[in-house]
Parts: sequence; C-alpha cells; structure tokens
Amino acid sequence: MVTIVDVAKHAGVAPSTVSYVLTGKRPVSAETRMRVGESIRVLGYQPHAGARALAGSRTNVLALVLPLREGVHLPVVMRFASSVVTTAREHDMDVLLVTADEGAAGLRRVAGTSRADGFLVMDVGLDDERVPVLRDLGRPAVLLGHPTVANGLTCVDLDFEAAGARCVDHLVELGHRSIGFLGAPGAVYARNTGFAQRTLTGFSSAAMRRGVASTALPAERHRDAVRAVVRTLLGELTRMTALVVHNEAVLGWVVECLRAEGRRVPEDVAVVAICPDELAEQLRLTSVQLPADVLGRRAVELLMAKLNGQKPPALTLLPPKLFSRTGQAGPRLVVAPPPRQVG
Amino acid sequence: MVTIVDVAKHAGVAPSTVSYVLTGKRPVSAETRMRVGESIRVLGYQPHAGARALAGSRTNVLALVLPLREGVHLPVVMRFASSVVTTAREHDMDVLLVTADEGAAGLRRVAGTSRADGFLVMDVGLDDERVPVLRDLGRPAVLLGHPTVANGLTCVDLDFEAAGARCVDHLVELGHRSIGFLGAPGAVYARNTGFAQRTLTGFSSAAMRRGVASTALPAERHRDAVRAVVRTLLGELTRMTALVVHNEAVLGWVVECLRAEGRRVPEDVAVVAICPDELAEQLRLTSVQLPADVLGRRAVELLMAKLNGQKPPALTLLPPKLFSRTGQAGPRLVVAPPPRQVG
DNA sequence: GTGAAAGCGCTAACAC
DNA sequence: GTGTTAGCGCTTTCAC
Repeated sequence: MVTIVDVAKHAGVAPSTVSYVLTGKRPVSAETRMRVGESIRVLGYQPHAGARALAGSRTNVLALVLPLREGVHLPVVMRFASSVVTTAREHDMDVLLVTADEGAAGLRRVAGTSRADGFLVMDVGLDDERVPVLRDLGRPAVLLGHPTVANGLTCVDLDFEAAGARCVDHLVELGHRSIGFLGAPGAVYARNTGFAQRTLTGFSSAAMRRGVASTALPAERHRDAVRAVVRTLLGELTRMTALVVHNEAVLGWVVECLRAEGRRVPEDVAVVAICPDELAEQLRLTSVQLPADVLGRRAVELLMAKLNGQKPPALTLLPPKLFSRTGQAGPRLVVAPPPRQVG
Repeated sequence: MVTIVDVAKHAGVAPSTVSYVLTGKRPVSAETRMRVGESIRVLGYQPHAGARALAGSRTNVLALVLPLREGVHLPVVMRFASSVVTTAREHDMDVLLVTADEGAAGLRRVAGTSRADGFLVMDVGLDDERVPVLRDLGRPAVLLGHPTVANGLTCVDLDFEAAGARCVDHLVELGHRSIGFLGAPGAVYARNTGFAQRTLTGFSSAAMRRGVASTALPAERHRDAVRAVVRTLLGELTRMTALVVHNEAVLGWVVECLRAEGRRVPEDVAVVAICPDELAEQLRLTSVQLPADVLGRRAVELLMAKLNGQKPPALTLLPPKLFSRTGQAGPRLVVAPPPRQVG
C-alpha cells in the first residue's frame, strides 16, 4: 500500500505538505503542488479513509436512513437515494445506507462509532423516537418528507399546499370553471397535521382565489366507495369538467368510474393526479409529481451547509412539478418555480 | 468521547484486554470479561470505526453497487437493498451505497481508500468493464443478476430455467395439457446468453418431459403485436388452456387481448407470469417471483464467507417462488425447493 | 490469562 | 511557504 509518506519522499517534501495539497487547508506554492500532484498520480496514491477519519475527525460519509420495509412508494425512495448518492459524490462524500428498522439505536450506533458525519432521514413520523435522539446526537441532520419539527433540525418536503393550488391553477388556465377534488380516506384528514390536509387547503384556497366552483370529498379504498364518491361529485357539481385526485390507491378506479358514468377522460372530465410519476405515466394522466431527485439533491446540499457550519433555513418546501400528459407527445413540464423557505 | 483507554482504566485492565473482550480473538477469563463488559455498558463505550479500520485493516463495511438510474425494476432493487442491509447488520457490517454510474473508477476508489472490505455488485453486464477491475482489486466480491462469469468471482442469480419449468409443472398439476408461451421481443433471444433463453429452455424441456403440447412465441412491445401473437397462439394451439408470459411490459395487454378474443381469464385460459410481484399482484395473476429478499441475503452470506477465507460455490441459482393467485384468498406460495450450486 | 508498547496512515499544531 | 512531530483510538505482537 502506498502511503502519504511514500508520496512525500517521491516528491521530496514533508508529509504534511502532501496533506495540505490534498485538503487545501493551507496555501502551497504552485510548483510544489504540481510536483506533489504528479507523485500522487505516478504512485497511484489514495488516502486511507480510516486514518483520515481518525486524525481529522471527519469521515466524509453521510448516513442515509431509508424506510426500506414498506408503506412508502419504493420507486420514489429509490430515486431519492440515487439523487442523494450522486449529489454526495459531487461533494466528495460517500453514503452509508441504514434502514429505518434500526430505529434510534441505529443512529446512536452510526454516530457513536464515528461512521458518518451527518444524517439524512427520510419519512420521519409525527412524534418519532428518532427526533430527540437526532437532536442530542450533536451531528447535523436533515429530515425528509414530514416537516414535523423545526426545533433546530432542518427539514425538506414537497410543498403540498402549492401542489393543491397548482392543480387548480393549471385547470383554470385550461378554461375549467368547476373542479372536483377526490382525496384520501376520511381518517387521513383526522390527524390534521398531515400532507393530505395541506394539499386540500391549497386546492380550496386556490379555487376561492380563482373564483371557480369546487367540491372536495374523501374516498375510501373500495371500488364501490369510489364509484359512490364519483357519482356524488357529478351530482353536486353538475358542470364539473375537471377532477383533482389525491389518492393514488384508487386513481385507476376513478378513471374507470368516470367512464362508466359516460364521461370521457379527458374530453369530458380532465383528471389531474397528485401521485408518483410511474402511475400517472401508466394511466396517461396529467399529474403533479413528487420531485424525488430535487429532494435528494437539496437534502444533501442542506446537510453539507450544516457540516460547513452554516445555518440553512429550518424548512424548505419544494415546488411541485406539474406534467401535462394530455397530448400525444411525451409529458411536458408546465412550470417550475423556486422553493419556499421558512425559518 | 470515551475511548478504549477509559474503559480499561474503569475496569482496571489493559486496553488490549478490552480489545480482546470485544473481538474475542484471545481467551479472557469469565470474570474480567464481565467486569470489562460492565464498564463498557456504564461508560457507553463505542469503538471508533476509523481507528479500528486503521489498526485492524478491516472496515466492517460492504460496498453495495446498484444500478440506480433506470432500466431495472426499481422496487426489486429496493427490496434487494433492504435485504442486503438487514443481513449485513446481522453480521455486524455496515453498507456503503455506490451507484453503477461511478463505474470501475468507483470500485477502485472504494477499495483504494479502504472504505469497504468487499463488494456486492448488481446487474453486471456481459462484458462489463468492472469485472476485470473487480478481479485484480483483490477484494472479495459477489455479482448479482447475471451469472456472466465464473473466473474466481462468485455469482448469484435467479434460476430462470427452473422458473420456466416451474410454470409448466404447476399448470400440468392443475390439469392443463396444452400450454402456450409468450416471451420477450425476438431480439432478446438473439444474444443467446441471457435469462430469456434460459427461461424458454426450462419451459420447453419441462413441456417435453411432461408430454404436453406447447408453442412458444416472442412478442414485441406493441399492443397490435401482442394481439397478433395471442391470436396466433390460440390458432396454433387450439386446445390451449394455459399461457406462460415472460414479458412484463406487455402482460396487461395479454390479458386484455385474451378477453377480447372471448377467453375468460383464468377460467378459459390460466395465465402464469414470470415478473415482479407488484405487477402480478395488481393483475391478480399467478406468478413466478424474483426473490429479491433471498437474493440479498444469500449474496451477503456468500460475501461474508469469502471475507472469512472460505471458498463458496462460484454460482448459486436461487429457486423461483411460484405464488398462486387464483382463489379469493391472498397469494399462496406453492413450493420452495433449495438453491442449485455450481462450481 | 494479562500487560506493555509499537505501530496503522493521517492531520494539525507548532516551529521556522 | 514548508518541515517536524505529536497525537487520533485501536489492534496485535511480544513478553510475562
């Protein structure tokens, strides 16, 4: 194995100089920098990560905590992970994969054994045991998917309120004046902190602002329930020409029921979904997408900022991306505004 | 931070003794072991991973190289990753996530900087640039998904031949005597090393062995093409009561076309698919599943064996799992034989 | 069965 | 702008 001392000898400098060339933590004359660089290349030197971590107390590793078991939509998680790794590499960081199964103990272990410098935690619950632990672990962390808390922690999430509003704006611009909303099962709206609520709020206030007629209803995950809701919506909103669906589980049935009621989709009723991209793609519906790639990138950037001693905003809400899939052409990104920041 | 020296002092022993208690690399009397253990607990000692790696030249980290970009079915990758992490933790290992984007350079980097002890590489191509690199990196590696090579490397894959045969056996046991096979696009069978070929081989020889009538046809990814193939199959195999489909992209259309031809599914024509579980679940079709969980577990176990100086079989073929979804009840695992090992 | 001490390869004062 | 050197926290001889 070739060490820093080998490089130093080969270049005729001190080991520390090699180190400084590598880290840039102190100025090195252009000439020696070149010579050292050459030696590094010739010898194929690669610094030992462990030794570095030991001496420098930085591992250059980020821990990524993912809910790999179930619940969450797997392709979304995957895309997010992909984006995290790519962005991390741009910052010369590696990514340690940790499953949510390990719980708070996993965080303690990774921090305690100095395996990582910071944490990226996806899908943190409303009163997650990991939040207090994360706080007194003293390592920077960024939470994703549920902007539950702000207490010193940094969060990133999709701006669901904007997502709801975006659907309305898009439809209004297409000329629709009467828009329905088919949401998650009723129980989801009960615990009123959730993203479902925020989406609905965004939808409702946008409808008010735009002065269009609207009705919102929850829908259970049964085909019959969906059929009933669709009928009710068509009954209530007799001129309804558009429907926003925020319930990926029943999306297929909604379209089916509309057709069964004699409405063509999208000619008679335009459907806009808030759901993962694959699903909308498959059903060829216009949709607001969860931008997993942006989420991942942003999360890493926030974490890097914290590692560098900066104080990024406590909450970043990413703008929803609306893809139009009405024409024969491929999906078309309609607009992409900047994120909202809070705190 | 609490170090090994702190623990040693607290327990009234030498640091080396603490180390040996931890690693078990030399016998320690029951009494001191207890005392040390107690001190570790009281002080909340956690060994520094970097220091360990530096002194011991083992990182206790596995590098997991995943094709995160596209192509592969994301949920399958995710499940596999999950299984890898879980199994790795059982062996007290952590997992470093690396994307295939980094290519051979990524492997060199991870090995060169001593970030990981071994590699798990998914989706290795027929003549992948990473194979030679992996070989002379001198670190144990396990390849997944394409048993391309055997040359000193260890591979794990689904036993596609058994998968094809399994479908036939299952159908024959249900009383079917005339079985069609609708496969991948023709081009896929051209490069004859692939899994498509092996599945077909398994299907055909099982049909021969069982003495049932069979016809196999490739299918392009167009609705019309699928329709034509379905018609041809029904024409050729006039008594066809079962169809094996190894083409996930057109699976939905196959069922649709069969119904359009007046055949009820599964009453008139039983369909068995070889595809990811979600898809079969969604269409409520009996299917042979890619056992991502078993794959991940087995891969880690093989890698650990190599890390411990053992010589595991060069190729392990995992038995396909067939889930029956004909009844009203949930999916039912029909059989689960042991893996095949080669070399 | 246990201890003492020499590194592992690197970083970061502290010197000049 | 560069060199010297003392650790970082652990493992592992070597000695008893």
